[in-house]
Amino acid sequence: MIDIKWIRDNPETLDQALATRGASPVSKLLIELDEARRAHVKRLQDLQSRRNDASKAIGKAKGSGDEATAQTLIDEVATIKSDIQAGEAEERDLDAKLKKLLDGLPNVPLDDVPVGADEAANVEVRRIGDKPDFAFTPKEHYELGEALGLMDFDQAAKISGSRFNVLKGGLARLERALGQFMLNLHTDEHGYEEVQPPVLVRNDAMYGTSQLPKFGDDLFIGASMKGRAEQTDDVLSKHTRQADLERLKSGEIEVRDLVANAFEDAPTEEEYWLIPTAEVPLTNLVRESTMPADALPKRFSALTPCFRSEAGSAGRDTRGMLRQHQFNKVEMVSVTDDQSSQDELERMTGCAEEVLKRLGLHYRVVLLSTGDMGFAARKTYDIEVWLPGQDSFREISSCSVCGDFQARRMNARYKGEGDKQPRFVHTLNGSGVAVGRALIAVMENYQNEDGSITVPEVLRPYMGGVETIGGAA
RNA sequence: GGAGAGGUGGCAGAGUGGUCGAAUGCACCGCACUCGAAAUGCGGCAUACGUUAAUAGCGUAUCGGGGGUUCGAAUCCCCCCCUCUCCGCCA
Repeated sequence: MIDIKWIRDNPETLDQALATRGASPVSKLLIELDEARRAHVKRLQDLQSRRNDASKAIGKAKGSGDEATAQTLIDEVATIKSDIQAGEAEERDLDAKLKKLLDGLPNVPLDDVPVGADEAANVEVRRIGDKPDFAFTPKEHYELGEALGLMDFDQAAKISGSRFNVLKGGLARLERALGQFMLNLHTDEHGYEEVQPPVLVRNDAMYGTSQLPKFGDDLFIGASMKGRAEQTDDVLSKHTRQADLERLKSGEIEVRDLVANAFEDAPTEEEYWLIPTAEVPLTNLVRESTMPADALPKRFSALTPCFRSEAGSAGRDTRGMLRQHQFNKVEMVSVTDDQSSQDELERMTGCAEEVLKRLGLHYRVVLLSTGDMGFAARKTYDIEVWLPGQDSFREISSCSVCGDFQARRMNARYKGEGDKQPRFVHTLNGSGVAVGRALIAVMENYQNEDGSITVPEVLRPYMGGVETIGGAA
């Protein structure tokens, strides 16, 4: 959420920022709407003020037994009443319109973010390590996994459909080892507090980190605490359109049209959602609170499953487990004051990089361009790991600073010693790192000619000392 | 799933239609008293929005959230959310 007051003062800056993200200018419309809203609020408040004065006078008059004066005043206020009610309705309407527009605005990129339409404008910042040398042609992770009999997409498809996988034996354990290793690193050495958050969250939490309202349809799987039948019942009883009942009788529409319309009208406010990333529950830990400045920075880390519908990526990365509906990820979230967030982004990216360094994986850090960044981000580093089987770099982590964008939506603030007014915190999130993709990276980089996989040194304590998965048995 | 209780300022806790944005106590801040402190006394102490140079004044709204009744709602009505207790079920 961008501050409307800031927009009033910086309309050109906003429109320029939107342009870099490929969006049309809206500042003129926003400011007009805001001015109309404020003018309306002023009028309404004047009316309310008059009503309040009169009502108090009525109380006084009645108290002193002066019924005639009271009645005169009552008649006077009665005429104001309908104006106020209409005015309140209009205020709600104007508020909703403005909020809807503001909710749709992405964050303003920082000045040092490269301007560009898409990933072609991204800038490689650094490259760490070297591509491993293979005396043979390295295989892709799913070839290795399936040959080992420890990765089964057919079974997963029978149970859950496409974009799921089943890991077994050594690979299942390797995946678990990776998650444990990462979480331990961040909690033991990087100062993050370990958290086990809910993975099913409310609408408000999704709004706070700005997955909603804009990206609900495309990205996330919704859930309801109610059974399907009860839910349908509920929607139909509350939201069936009266006109549809008539049209149904006359055969103009069918039952399914009526149902579809009812669902269209039903609000989704109190739905539950499966998190697409632990960023959502971790960031929302500070929602609706004001904390002392010396409590900052707060750093949280969690290992959770993540759920994504991948609605917009049909046909991409369909083979293997690179892009799944469900995967595990270690997430880092930092909450800082308004001065430290940019430094914190560098620090956080370093924490994610440390995971790959210790795993001995080759990677590069990329600064995303304005057109490639996420909605809430002001600046984002992607970390791309080298996958020899694919012969390419693939994203394994994404670290973003969001400024006060999410804090405004969550109403998360802090107050310094001398501050009279609380300020919004700054929030950051980053993967540290995606566990499923780390498994792919380890498999492909540590593969041997016989199809076995050497376990990286740092993971062996988590593997019961196992040094190799599969192969020479 | 069944039955019940409850959500009021940082905390505790009054307030069932009219000068209530809200008694009182605690906490906190300032001042007085004191060599200093404690105790005591006096005063102050919510948030958001609008207006404004102002985090000054003024106005409006806010007693879990939203709607309604009324000239007037913390108080009455409706819907929703949350918390707690007991029983049942369950990892």
